[in-house]
Amino acid sequence: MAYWLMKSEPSVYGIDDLARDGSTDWTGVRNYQVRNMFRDDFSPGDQAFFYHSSCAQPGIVGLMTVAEAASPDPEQFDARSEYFDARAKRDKPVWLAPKMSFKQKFAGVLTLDELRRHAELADLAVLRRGNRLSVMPVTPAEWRFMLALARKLK
DNA sequence: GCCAACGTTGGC
DNA sequence: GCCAACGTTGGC
Repeated sequence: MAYWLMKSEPSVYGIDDLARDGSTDWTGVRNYQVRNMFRDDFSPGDQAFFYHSSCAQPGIVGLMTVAEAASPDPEQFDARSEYFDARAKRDKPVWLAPKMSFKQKFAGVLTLDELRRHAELADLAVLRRGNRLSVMPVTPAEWRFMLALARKLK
């Protein structure tokens, strides 16, 4: 089982949306590195941090699990979608989306500031300069440490 | 709204 | 296949 951190802008789709929906297809990813992670590394049962980006308080706001392995992202076929990709065909999809289920919303935000404060997280992918991927791996040790931080949130 | 970082595009 | 120009991300 693997651990992940997945970014989303709360103004587009935030933790409260996922809590309401119960589960969602993680659509709209148009980056090949992330596509390949979805394809090769995402398995049902994997756990993920839900990270709010491009907002007043960037940080981790809750937990999700991978409910279903990645399948073709339907928005790539929809000419009206902003995620439409003319190169994608039904029998030859380009983009994938895993199904994620809501697990938990934290009592507060485990902020980027707070994450940077801990030597244990020095190698955390999301803290590395210039890393703009919307999905990044988290090691088991990092996961445990960050969960402990999250439990202290008020 | 700025800008660093890096991915993508397209001319050659 | 190189690489400059352009686009996007996302914190600040």
